[in-house]
Amino acid sequence: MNYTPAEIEAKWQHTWSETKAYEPSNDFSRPKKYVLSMFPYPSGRIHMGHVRNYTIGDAFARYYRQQGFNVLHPIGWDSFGMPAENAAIKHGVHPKKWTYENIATMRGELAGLGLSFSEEREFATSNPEYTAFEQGFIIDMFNKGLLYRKQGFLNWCPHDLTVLANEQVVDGGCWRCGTPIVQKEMYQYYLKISDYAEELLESLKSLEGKWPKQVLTMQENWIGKSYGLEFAFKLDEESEAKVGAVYQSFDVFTTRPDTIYGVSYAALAPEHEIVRHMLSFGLLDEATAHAIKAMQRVSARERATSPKEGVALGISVIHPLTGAKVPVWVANFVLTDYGSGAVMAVPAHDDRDYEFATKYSLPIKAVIFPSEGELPVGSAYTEAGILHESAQFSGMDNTAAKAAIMDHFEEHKLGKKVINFRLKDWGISRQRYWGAPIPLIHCDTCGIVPEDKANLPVALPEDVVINGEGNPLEHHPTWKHCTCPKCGKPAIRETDTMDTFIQSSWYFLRYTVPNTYPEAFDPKALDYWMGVDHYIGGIEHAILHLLYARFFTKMLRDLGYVKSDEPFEHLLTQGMVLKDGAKMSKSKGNTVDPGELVAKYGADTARLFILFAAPPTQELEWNDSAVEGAFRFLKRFADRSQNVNAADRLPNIDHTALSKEEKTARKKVYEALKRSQEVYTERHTFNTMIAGVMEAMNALGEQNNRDVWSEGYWILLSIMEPIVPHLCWELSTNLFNRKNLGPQNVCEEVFEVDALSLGVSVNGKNRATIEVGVSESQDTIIESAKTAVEKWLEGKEIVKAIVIPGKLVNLVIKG
RNA sequence: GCGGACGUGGUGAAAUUGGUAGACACGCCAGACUUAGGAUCUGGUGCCUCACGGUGUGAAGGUUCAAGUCCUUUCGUCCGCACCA
Repeated sequence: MNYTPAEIEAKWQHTWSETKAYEPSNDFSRPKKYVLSMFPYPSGRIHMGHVRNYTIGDAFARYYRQQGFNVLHPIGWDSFGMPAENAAIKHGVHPKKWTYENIATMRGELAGLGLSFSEEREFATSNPEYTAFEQGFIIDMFNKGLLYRKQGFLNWCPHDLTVLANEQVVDGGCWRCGTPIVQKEMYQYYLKISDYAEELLESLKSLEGKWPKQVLTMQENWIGKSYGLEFAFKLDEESEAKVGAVYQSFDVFTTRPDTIYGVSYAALAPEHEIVRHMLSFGLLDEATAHAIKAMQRVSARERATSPKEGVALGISVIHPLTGAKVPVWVANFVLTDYGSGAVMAVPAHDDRDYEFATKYSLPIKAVIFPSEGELPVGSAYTEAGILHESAQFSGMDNTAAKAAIMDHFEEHKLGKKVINFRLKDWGISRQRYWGAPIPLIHCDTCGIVPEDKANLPVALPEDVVINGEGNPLEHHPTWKHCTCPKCGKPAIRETDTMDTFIQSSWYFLRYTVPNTYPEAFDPKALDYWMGVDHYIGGIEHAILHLLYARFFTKMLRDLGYVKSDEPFEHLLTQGMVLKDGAKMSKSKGNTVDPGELVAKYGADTARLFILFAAPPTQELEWNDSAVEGAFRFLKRFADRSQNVNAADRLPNIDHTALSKEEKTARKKVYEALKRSQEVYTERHTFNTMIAGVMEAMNALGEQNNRDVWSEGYWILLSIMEPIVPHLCWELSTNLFNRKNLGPQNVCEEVFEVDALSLGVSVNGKNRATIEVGVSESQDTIIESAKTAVEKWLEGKEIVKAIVIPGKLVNLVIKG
């Protein structure tokens, strides 16, 4: 048969679409699989990363369909975001037009790959209905106190003129444009992800073995739970008088209460409220004030790499246990937004405190000593040890002391055990046009009031000026003027839009109904389809998207929309596609255009290559001649189908009557089938599965029994259909009326052999191979092994002979 | 600094529980058919050696009849977090 991919692929893609072959069924009594590849941002054209992502997902979806599952395999568009606005600034094209044209282009490109997506469930997150549902959730969250507004120091990108979440700051720069972030104090809205920190951490355990370990660890570290003691340092009388009696104390947090008798100073962040108070009331001398202001101007990121510096505030606090006076300093290494922005400093047992104390000649008092050996000289001792000079706790092991000291604080109401998280609330305000408006209204009388749900969506105006200066919604002449839903007086709409990560935090829930469904969800459909059985996407989403999506699922559960605790059952993180050892990118000029590849070889070749070149989780190095090789295999596969007898069923084969080559061919075919079953369900190493099919093809070529060929194609077409669907549908239709595209049984008789090949090794080194009958006795096997390796045994004594049935014989010799 | 992943031919990679290392493919070499081939088919291909044979999974030790696989130490690469008290 002549292999003409362009013709075959167009034909089948048309048929699949016409017959709605890939729409999920509404029969919820059937077993289901929800297979989802992360949806794309409509940037313009698809790239190889997309091809890999969607090919992997499609393989799962098609496999489960063959196995009789009701499969949901949707696609959509993460279509709000900055590039649309940037295009508007640069080329004057409206973000909406730009976005929807890109979607049309990319939809066509994906269709050309023969991906088995549901068409009735496709949507773009910038569609007004989607915005309406989302704004409904946001209002619920606001009413429940999960969304709040506060002023704070925020990551501000001076290039994109917007706020970024901590998760979106990469190496101190904007995750999109790389511009260094500056700190800016302003109002914005936050989602209380910190309320869910404990659960987000705890339920990571339920994902063990189903999500890559690396992702679980990254999320765990990001959430960053730590146990410790929180207590108040009281200002002494003189200091209290100095700050005008406005403050009597400040809180500190420590994970090392065992070192508390070694405290020699306390340190405040430059932004600490006491520091700010003293600055604004002129309670500090000029040099000190100047030094603190200089520290405040340095971004958090820069501080992390700057040398430690600080300045004494001229006030003191009282040590809660010893009553000693402890000087208070301002230090650039104290983080404003972790704990209370203040620490107790124990230079003898903390590296940072040590460095600082050394620089400013502050006392260093060791209170924990190693049980063996000496304290180190010239550095802090941070290991375990025995307490000294620590009142009643002296002599205790430091772990025991930690607990005892915390108990002591609690008993005497001096402080309490607390848990601190690194995870901060999620700031969701963006000063952009092309996003979902935050559905809140500012009323002079009523304060912040949510929009009436009946008025949703709060849609974007289309007539806007987008020139890169400020927020277009803010500058629109009429849009922001409205009436207060509560009191009816004139009011102002919030002009900030939501972080686009909000849209991707729940899109997978919306897919559970067709895109025309009038409500956000159908509870029955949601229960049936969730969670996503296989979620496939890039490792770059290990924290951002995957953490937010988990958070949203839990929030929507608590708001009564969803029953799931976790959205994604199994996560597969695909590796990057590289060329010349580097990630494909336009700026490096090392891209391969999927469109050209499909035009030259067809979608099946592209899909086969991308799954064969490496396991999905590994990086994939592009190789043009290996693509050629994939194409040649498909040509051969098409061509040799002429050895098959067309039929509606598997041929009956008398295995015992077959030649050795025929038997081997059958065995290879069923080995490939066995492997494919493991690969789809457990290992996901499509490369080894394809290798198995190639081996089977090679073995079939060694014989010319048409029944063996027919059986081989029946099975191999079924295995390969998820990988190279067009060719497999073409051949299966012509040869087997497609009766072969379904679950396959392994024919066990082909694995029954009458002779085994055993390796013979001497002292563990492989020396020869022998053929033995299956029922041969151990002694006989050892005898033939000895004969086979005679020359290595000469003059030696055999101490031991080990027979591993079906594998090898090892002779242990001496002398 | 902390955490994670990984190191196997010229290349991408196999080897699921310790059991014949390098399957499958790319590349390369030789041959066949061809006016021609970057098409197709056949054979070969870890390294050293004419060969017998030796040697080989980053390195060094160890456990074992047997180690790519387990343990210890070490080197290197990549990724994430990074003054989190």
